[in-house]
Amino acid sequence: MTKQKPARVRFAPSPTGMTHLGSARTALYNYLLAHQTNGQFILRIEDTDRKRYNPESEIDLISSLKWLGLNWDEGPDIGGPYAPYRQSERKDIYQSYAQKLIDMGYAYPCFCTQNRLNELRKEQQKRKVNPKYDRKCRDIPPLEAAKRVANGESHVIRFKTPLTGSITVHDYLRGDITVNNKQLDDFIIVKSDGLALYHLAAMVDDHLMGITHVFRGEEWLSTFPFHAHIYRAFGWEEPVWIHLSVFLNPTGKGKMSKRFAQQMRLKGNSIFIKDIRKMGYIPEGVINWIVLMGWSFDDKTEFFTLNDLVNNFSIDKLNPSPAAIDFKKLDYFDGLHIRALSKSELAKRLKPFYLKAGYSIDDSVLDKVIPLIQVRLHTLNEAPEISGFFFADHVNPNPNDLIGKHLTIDESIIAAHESYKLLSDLTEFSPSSLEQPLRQLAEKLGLKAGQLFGILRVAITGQKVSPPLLESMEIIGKETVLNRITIAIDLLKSIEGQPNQS
RNA sequence: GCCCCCAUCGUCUAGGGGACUAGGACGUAGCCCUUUCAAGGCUAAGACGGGAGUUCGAAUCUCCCUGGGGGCACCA
Repeated sequence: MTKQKPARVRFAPSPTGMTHLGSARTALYNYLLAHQTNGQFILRIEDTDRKRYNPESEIDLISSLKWLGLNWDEGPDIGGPYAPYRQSERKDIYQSYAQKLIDMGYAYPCFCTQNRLNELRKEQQKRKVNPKYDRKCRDIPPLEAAKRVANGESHVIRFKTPLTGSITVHDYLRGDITVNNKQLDDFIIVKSDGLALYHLAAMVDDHLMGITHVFRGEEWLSTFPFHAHIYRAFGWEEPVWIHLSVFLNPTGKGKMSKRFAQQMRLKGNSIFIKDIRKMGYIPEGVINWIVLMGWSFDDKTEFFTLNDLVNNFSIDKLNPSPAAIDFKKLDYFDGLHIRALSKSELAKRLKPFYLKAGYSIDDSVLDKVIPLIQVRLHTLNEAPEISGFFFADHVNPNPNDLIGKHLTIDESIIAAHESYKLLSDLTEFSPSSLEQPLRQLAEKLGLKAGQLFGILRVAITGQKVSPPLLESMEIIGKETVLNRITIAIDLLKSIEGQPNQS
């Protein structure tokens, strides 16, 4: 790999909601670039909007990123050479830079009330013209404006966007983008409460913190020229701008929205990391899944660990077109990574999920169960469902399921009974010692092995679908196996003569 | 309405003028393996949105159209 200069990158979410797939992927790309260039990954909280601030979301953010393994080198919790990393604590910095802009003639105080602005916008929308500030305060003589500010008159600060000409900005994935300045508004950069808006705050921070690459969502593309204006007004060197595509609904129609996110949850899927974790997906699977939505390595390789990605990631292979979320693929990747886990690691991760499902776990039993279920799992949540019977005191088969395929109840009872007799005579209880006798019994009864195994499977595991039967029997042990068969025979007898038999 | 971005199988994508009868993966279907379910193996169906150019040659370059997406806040 070619030696790259260390990148300083930042993930800068605003704490207004739960961390979702889109932000996780942005954070991931940041992390990867930082690590492969031996640079720094910075976490910065963009909480300049007090009204939308949600303290829970910051907690959620930290736990989500940590769970994914995307640790940062500088951030609000651990500090760093450019602290503070929370924008609400950097108010004075932004103010001084806003003042510089005013002094240089690139910005001006605006005394228009919000009321007037709303009216203006309404009127413009009615006339079907582009809603924009009419620049009423732009030409107030600076001295007069300064006086009014000094007098404490409520005001915001706006950027004085050039009225003519055009600006060309460069996005790494899309190349040059040229926009006429007259399309641009005189954006507000400092609110009347004195706090800077993203437009100013993020630019100042990115510059001050030495950010070399900015990953952000495509939704910033339209204000991109404006941000470049700010950089250029200050004469700062611009970072590499990389606007990432948005995530689309699984249907491919429309952006992933709050409304759709709710619908997803109803269907048992979620775009929120917190939910995904709860559903039993493992971070390795999630990482592998999201990294491929908008990035690829080549035409074949698709399995990646975080470490693989650090070595192989490249911003050159990023794809600017939007991607639809495919949850089926998450199951696939998660299964892949579950299978890649060591037995002991899987056991460790599985335990809380059994506990949550109400099972108490015997570690030595769990160790024996793991090899049977590892290949069958897509999420950790599935483990209690398919293998809870190993840890349960009783199983509760549906009596009708105990009836062998194409058999009557009587025939099923006989089969179960004969099995009981056979098994109780065995001293060794292992797959190899069980297999031949059971197959011979099936033959003797005129049954296919599958018919007999089916009856025993339901009797012993309580399920029609289970891990391999003989291996399961070994783990469960002779005594419990015989008990469960006895109960199954009783169950079969209880439905004998009832109309509902199949 | 105005501005901007995007465009290969249903989905994620490879492809950056000839190596393309367009490759891989998920999903789907079939077969194999098999005590169920998985996992695995094999096979199949499945795409360059349309139209003009440029070129000996275009999925690849240009333009137009269409479609999709994003933005137009004292939100980020």
